Amino acid sequence: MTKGEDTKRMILDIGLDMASRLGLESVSIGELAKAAAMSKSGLFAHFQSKENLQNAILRYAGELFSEGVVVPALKAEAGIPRIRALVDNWVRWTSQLTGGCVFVQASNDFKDRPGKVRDFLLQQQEAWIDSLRRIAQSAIGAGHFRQDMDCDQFAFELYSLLLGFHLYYKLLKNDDIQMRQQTALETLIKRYQ
Amino acid sequence: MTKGEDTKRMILDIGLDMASRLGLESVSIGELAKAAAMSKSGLFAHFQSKENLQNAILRYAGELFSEGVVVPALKAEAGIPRIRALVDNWVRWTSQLTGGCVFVQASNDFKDRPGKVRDFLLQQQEAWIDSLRRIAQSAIGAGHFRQDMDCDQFAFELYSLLLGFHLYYKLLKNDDIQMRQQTALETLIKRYQ
DNA sequence: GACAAGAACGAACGATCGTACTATTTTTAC
DNA sequence: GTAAAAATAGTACGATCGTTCGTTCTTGTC
Repeated sequence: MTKGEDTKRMILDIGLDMASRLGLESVSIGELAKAAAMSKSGLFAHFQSKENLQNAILRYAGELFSEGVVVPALKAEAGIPRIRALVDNWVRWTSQLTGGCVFVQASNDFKDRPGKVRDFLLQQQEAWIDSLRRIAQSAIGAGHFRQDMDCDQFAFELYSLLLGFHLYYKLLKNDDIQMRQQTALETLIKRYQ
Repeated sequence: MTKGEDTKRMILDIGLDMASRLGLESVSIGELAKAAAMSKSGLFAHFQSKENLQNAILRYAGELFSEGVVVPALKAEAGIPRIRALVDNWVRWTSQLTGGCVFVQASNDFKDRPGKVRDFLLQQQEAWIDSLRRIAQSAIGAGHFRQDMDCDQFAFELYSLLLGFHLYYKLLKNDDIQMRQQTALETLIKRYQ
């Protein structure tokens, strides 16, 4: 890995952390440069524009998310175990971020800001929901879920749970919520068996 | 109502709309003044600081929320009808905002920004969750829900549904989601009967 | 070790940020 | 209708915003 790519990754690491705490829109180039201990112009040269920086942070987060949440879940046995793994991974991913989940965060920030950032976010969210849907589909295949179940409905209800967990955990600092979410998840799974 | 209070309300109306679209943190005094067709300093004089302005917007939103969502639901018959009314009102409240729900929005924005704004937000969210809990409690009283149910769990699951609805509706512009939410709500209610 | 390419820097740009002052205008009360 | 009070405007401040430019330093190649 060349020097430039190395620096870029370091910037994205710090940028992702800032974004998870303050929101993607609040990651200013000046502050980010300060945190990365380099000059504004030096940092800027890596991205050419603020919008590119925001996009790069989201893409970087997307890679980490895929590596840390989706891909490892696919290694679990298809069906209910895979669903549990996915949720566990998502919770772990969310917990290890200093602030909140960048995608949840940025989805709120950019829902009414047209541009490449929102486009990418939308695509990312659709892909995530599609993962949920497919994981339900594979649970049907494994004989764990009813043949006639509504996978979209399942995806919506599961994602809702995660969003609820996120708010309780990140804003309200409610430590019991992991158990409540677990309870709700088990009920959700049972309902579709 | 005096002239000053009149202007203040007009400012808050516009500010709330901006906050629901761009996020509370992105409501700048300059832009807000432009939208309200008055001078920056003239507007500023009403609030003395940006933090006060943010607080005022949230308090204003809180009043509208209370008037438009919570209070009218309490007029509905205790128990399941009241729960349905609350959800209907919440959905209507969310739909009529240009952007998203300011509280959902700002909860993400301010979760890691200590200060009066976050304090108020926290208090507001606790109060909302408490409303959900109490509405479940009254459903027990009305004989609609099981005596031994966990009201906190119910509140969490219901709020999660609303958050899921919010994301699907506001970011993904998914129009079918109202039906899915309705379906999930009915299942949720049945589970606690 | 010379040389080209890549990476980082420093200074400056116009714009906007939140805030502080002092006028000026408008509203309210007698 | 006039005087006090309240509301709005105007101007300016230091700081920071995203961005541009030319220069310097670092890196890898022959």
